[in-house]
Amino acid sequence: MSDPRVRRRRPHRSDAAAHRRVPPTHGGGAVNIDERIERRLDHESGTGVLLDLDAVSPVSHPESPVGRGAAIERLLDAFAPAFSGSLPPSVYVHGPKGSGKSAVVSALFDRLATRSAPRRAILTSTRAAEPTLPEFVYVDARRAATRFRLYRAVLAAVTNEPVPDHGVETDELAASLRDAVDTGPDVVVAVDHTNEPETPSPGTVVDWLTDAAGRVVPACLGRDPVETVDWNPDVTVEFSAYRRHVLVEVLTGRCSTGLGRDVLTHDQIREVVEWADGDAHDGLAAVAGAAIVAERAGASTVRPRDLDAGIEAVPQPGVALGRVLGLSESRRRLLYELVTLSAAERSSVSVATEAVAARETVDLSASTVRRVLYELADAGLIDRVTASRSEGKGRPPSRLVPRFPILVYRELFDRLSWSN
DNA sequence: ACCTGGTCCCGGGCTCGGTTTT
DNA sequence: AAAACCGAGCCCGGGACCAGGT
Repeated sequence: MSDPRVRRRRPHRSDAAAHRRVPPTHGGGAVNIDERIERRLDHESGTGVLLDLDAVSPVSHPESPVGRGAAIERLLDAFAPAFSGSLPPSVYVHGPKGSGKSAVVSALFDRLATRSAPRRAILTSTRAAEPTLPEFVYVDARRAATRFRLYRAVLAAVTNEPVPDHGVETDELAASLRDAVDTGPDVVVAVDHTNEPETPSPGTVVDWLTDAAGRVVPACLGRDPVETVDWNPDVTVEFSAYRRHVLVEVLTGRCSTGLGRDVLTHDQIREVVEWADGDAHDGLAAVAGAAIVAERAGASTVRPRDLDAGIEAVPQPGVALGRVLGLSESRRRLLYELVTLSAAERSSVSVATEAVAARETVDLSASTVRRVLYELADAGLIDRVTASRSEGKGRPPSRLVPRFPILVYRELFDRLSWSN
């Protein structure tokens, strides 16, 4: 391995398919005029309702989150030792869905990463002089759910060298990671979305990380309260659901960049907020869905029925859109086909299996489609509603109901596969 | 008893980096 | 230098078996 000290990371975005940052909004100020023009050009064919899907999508986070100052302060308190050159404590961040955990931590780590030592060649003489800030890495466990992928993600963030995604054994990646950490500054790794059905628990994540390298500080995020989790962090930061007026502020800000002027009234935003009950994910999904419907219908604003449709397409309780997008290509494809089926075709697992497997875009065998549908149902992404009364013999079938925001998912999937 | 829906598991094959042989 | 080979993780396919209904 060639000297790892000189070539170090800098501008990188770990997963291209993932989240895009939304620039700050200062209602109509001089900021980002170019961006605003770009959006108009991009969608000159549309009706100008939905200008920027990312800006109102629940899976992208703003550069500066609104209304979470206190939480940011508490996180900075926790990481304070890092600013004076010592190892910060491990942190567990928890709170309900849509309370801003990912938004805050990913934005914070993004900012901190730009300040951490640019991994320049470290000369031993200057090393003691200026305390080097540790490297701050944010990883989404949904995209790094195995040991192999976690190491890969961290390594990719910390190195400039290409990291293999196949054909290497896990321990070898661990060794390279240890190497990279030993020769550079300490690393604080935030692992988001732990303890979901398809995601490891904080305890295993921490084991994996500490197995690989010593000077790595874990920061895990999850919904479950500390007491119920298999790990004892040094510090705990709790998020609570957004208060109504804060969520209004959040949505208003996002709409001002994502939607056309006066497309959504203040009262409509209030309506969404009432319904969303403190969950920013659901609120954004509903707004985005409403805008999608209005745009498709050729309307110039979001009409009441569009808003209803947008809200109705977000199941409550439901799963976060990010969980769907974190699935493998074939599963996303399968779910896409599923939501485009007619109600009749979704009336039983076997019928849905047939219909999905018959689509040209699906190259899985019927048997696999069936198995995967059951898996997805087990993971909570789909509900199986058993028919109350059964006609015919045998066990009664169950109809399949998606538990994620359908409209936004379809739109994102369409755009992604269209732009390839 | 019989039938269909639902759960669980694992062998095999695919793709691709790394290694050895030609 | 090229080609053949090996072995890693991961995904697909399928089947054995269990559950819940007439």
